Amino acid sequence: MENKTETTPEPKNFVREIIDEHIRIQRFDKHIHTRFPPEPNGYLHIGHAKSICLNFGIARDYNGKCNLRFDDTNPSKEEVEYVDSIKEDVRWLGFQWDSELYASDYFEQLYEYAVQLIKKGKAFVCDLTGDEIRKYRGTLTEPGKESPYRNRSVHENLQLFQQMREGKFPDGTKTLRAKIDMNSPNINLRDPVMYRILRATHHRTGDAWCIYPMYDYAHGQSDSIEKITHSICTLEFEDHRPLYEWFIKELGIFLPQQIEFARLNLSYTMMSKRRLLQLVEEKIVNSWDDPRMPTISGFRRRGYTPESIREFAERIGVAKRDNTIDVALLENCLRDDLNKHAPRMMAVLKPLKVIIDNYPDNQVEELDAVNNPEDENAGSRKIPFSKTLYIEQDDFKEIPPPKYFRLTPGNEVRLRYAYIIKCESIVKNDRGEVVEIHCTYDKDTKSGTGTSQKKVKGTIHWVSASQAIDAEVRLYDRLFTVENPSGDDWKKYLNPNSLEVLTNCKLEPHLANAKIQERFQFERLGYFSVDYDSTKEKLVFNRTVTLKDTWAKIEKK
RNA sequence: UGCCCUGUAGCGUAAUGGCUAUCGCACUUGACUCUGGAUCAAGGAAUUUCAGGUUCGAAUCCUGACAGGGCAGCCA
Repeated sequence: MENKTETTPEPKNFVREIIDEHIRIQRFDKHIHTRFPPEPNGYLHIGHAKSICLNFGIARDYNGKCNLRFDDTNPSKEEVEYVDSIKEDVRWLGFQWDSELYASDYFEQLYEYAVQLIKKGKAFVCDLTGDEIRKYRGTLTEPGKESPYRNRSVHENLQLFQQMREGKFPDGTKTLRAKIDMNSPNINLRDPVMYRILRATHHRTGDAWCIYPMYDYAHGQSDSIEKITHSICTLEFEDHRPLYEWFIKELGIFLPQQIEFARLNLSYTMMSKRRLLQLVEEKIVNSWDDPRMPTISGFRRRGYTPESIREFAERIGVAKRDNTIDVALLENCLRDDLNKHAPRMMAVLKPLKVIIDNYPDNQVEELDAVNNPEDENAGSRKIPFSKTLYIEQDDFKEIPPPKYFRLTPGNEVRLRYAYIIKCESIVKNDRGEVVEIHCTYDKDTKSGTGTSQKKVKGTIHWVSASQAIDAEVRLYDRLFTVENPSGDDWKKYLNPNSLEVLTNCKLEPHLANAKIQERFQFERLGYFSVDYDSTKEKLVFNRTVTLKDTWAKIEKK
């Protein structure tokens, strides 16, 4: 776990205020103990990252502990693949849990607790079907009706519950229910189901059980068993808190404090786990870790740093009101981090050939290039310069728009770390497209020599043709075209141009040794990282994020 | 229409009854620049949802309205 420096003020939010107050009044005598409780039924997304940073961050700052507990009470949806990915993602974010636990670790204890509640007359076996339970529950505005099975004797309930466990009844034919209040205005208190009969192989307990506890019954007791002091969850569980506390109080066991906060919403992003699954299953994206996915593994593959995501989680704060964070804030956190740490390189994504007519035919110069102007220790490297180069197609315009500072016929521009060149003539193909530019260079303008006072407005990047290495570059854009892609027709907001694959990119030779996941800034273009698909023979880069582009903004106007 | 929660610049967020309502992102302008990047400087933007009340003093406390969100799985 990373260390907090003295210069970072502790983030203040209402959750920490509650904890501070609990410490002041000594509500919990020992340490602060939180937990991150994912259900292993999907991959973690950026919204989970908020929760992870909250829970682990509190444990870190209060010298407490944080468990990783899998809420694995529904074997029909859960898989080890998800367990593994979740662990990897939490670790990658930079956190280490104190204990790795599973709600299924407590199945026996939970069963015992249920027996206790039956003995107290607080739970009963119900024979109502799913449909009937729904009808008996009433509605938001009408009270419910008591189940006809509600008044079975303790003895009968004990026997039936044991038989449920033993597999005497088919799936769905009986439930164990808490006996609370069918008239409660809080629907969660209308005799909620505690156990259902479900024959499914559990990823950890196999076929040992055919009854499984419901979330409401399992979660609080799991917290209690682990002596979690602060059980932090999202807003939709607010109405469940009375039930959470009811079970624990009836059982007479340790009572944690549940605190609810507002989940993260991100603009141009969809966070529904179910729909994310759909994107993967319907092959709208390539995988859970497709760089367009808002999953942690997607961000990782795209080239995001864990530091930037942690910083993001801190900057967005924690509160109870619904919120939508501008995805630009996330990108800002990323650029902040990458700007300081990513080495700069030259890469031409859409090449246009430039020939320096007055440059000696077979000469190759090795020019000095700074690796990172933001980091003195990053040093410098040599890049080859020769008569034939590639520049970016966008960096030449035959008919320049206003305020265009790049190469145009008869005009000069600086080649980064090299010379000032002047466009003398252009060559077009049959279709009238510019395919080659002839220039002359001014040899007194070599970078770093200071022999010429000549100033030009524009500086462009380039790559020497004969030394350039080839690569594929994948350009990603937002997955959705609207800020809030919700509703049943959310798929019509998918961005058809969310991925553009460029196969003819030219990179400076230094990049030949780039390792998978390594991050670079391609000067003037953005930050790029090496994709998992990359090999020595065929380099593949992902565009993680563009640089801020003032020109693009001007162009739009 | 029952219960619960939430309303502070475009988006987030701070204020804990006391100066002119904080900070970040976004936006605008300027400086600088061999990345139209980074950096620096400046600026616009909030009658704190509304209406009453308590108080010398209210974003904050009270009452009422209005608006938004959540809840009727044998999902979590």
